[in-house]
Amino acid sequence: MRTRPCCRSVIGLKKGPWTPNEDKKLIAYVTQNGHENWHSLPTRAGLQRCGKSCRLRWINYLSPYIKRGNFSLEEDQTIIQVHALIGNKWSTIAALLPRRTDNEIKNHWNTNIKKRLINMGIDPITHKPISNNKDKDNIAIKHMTQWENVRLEAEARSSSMLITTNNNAVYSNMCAIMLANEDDPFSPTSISSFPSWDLLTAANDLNFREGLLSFEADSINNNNYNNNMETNDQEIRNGYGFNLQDDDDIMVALEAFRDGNGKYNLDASFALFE
DNA sequence: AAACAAGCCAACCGCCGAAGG
DNA sequence: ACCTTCGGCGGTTGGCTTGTT
Repeated sequence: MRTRPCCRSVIGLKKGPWTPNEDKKLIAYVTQNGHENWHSLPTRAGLQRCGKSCRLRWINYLSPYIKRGNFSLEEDQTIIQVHALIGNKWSTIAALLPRRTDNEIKNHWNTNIKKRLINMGIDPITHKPISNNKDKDNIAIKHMTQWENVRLEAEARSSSMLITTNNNAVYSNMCAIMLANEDDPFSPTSISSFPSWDLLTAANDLNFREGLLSFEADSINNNNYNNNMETNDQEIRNGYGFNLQDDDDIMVALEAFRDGNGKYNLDASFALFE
């Protein structure tokens, strides 16, 4: 298949860092008109850029939806644990971290987390021990064994589901299993180390993306981004708009089966898939 | 203070799959 | 069935910043 010409082959298109003036133009255009067609957007917005460049700039930097700044400990744990399951699927990982972009997570992994894992004697690709230190090995092996056991159980449960078995389904099951087995609080597979992000908010974000443009435009115009987030969170809590159509929704559903003590009712949650 | 190294991250590149003609 | 267009993804680069000698 022939690929379309990349930006550099189109004479007159600008490359490199965006200027404040370009940002202003892009924000103004997207706010007013949305971004249904990135290809034609630069011309209409008066930008000497290719559509891809505009899209990247908006998604990774200009959108008011994204969260910037340091990653929290919980976010780091989420990245590490999900990466152990699915590898460099940055967009999938980003979907589990509300308001973080895949590019940001990828950068954070490459510049920060990867080095930390290596320093801990863990191979960042295989997530297995690389150190000769016996104690470190034993701890890491123990954790890997715990993970493997959880994974196998999750896969076994997934295989009995009507839905297609894939990484997200397995991961959803792992959530439930680990949250139900609070055995070792110092283990990376225990509830205390497992990501405690607000799953409702995560799903809120996923659902949000479809109606994002109007939301963003409203936020920019009214300078009430936080108010909108709160409003939407409340709507989600009130139970609007969920049906079990994809694996992300399943994760949300699992959250709904947390009992009064904060533990999961596995029988009820897995009944969802039967 | 200058030179160099390392860290960081925005942005680019090439590829892929979906959709539509 | 084939081709083109487009959005999206992951890998990589290059330039700016910060730290070290």
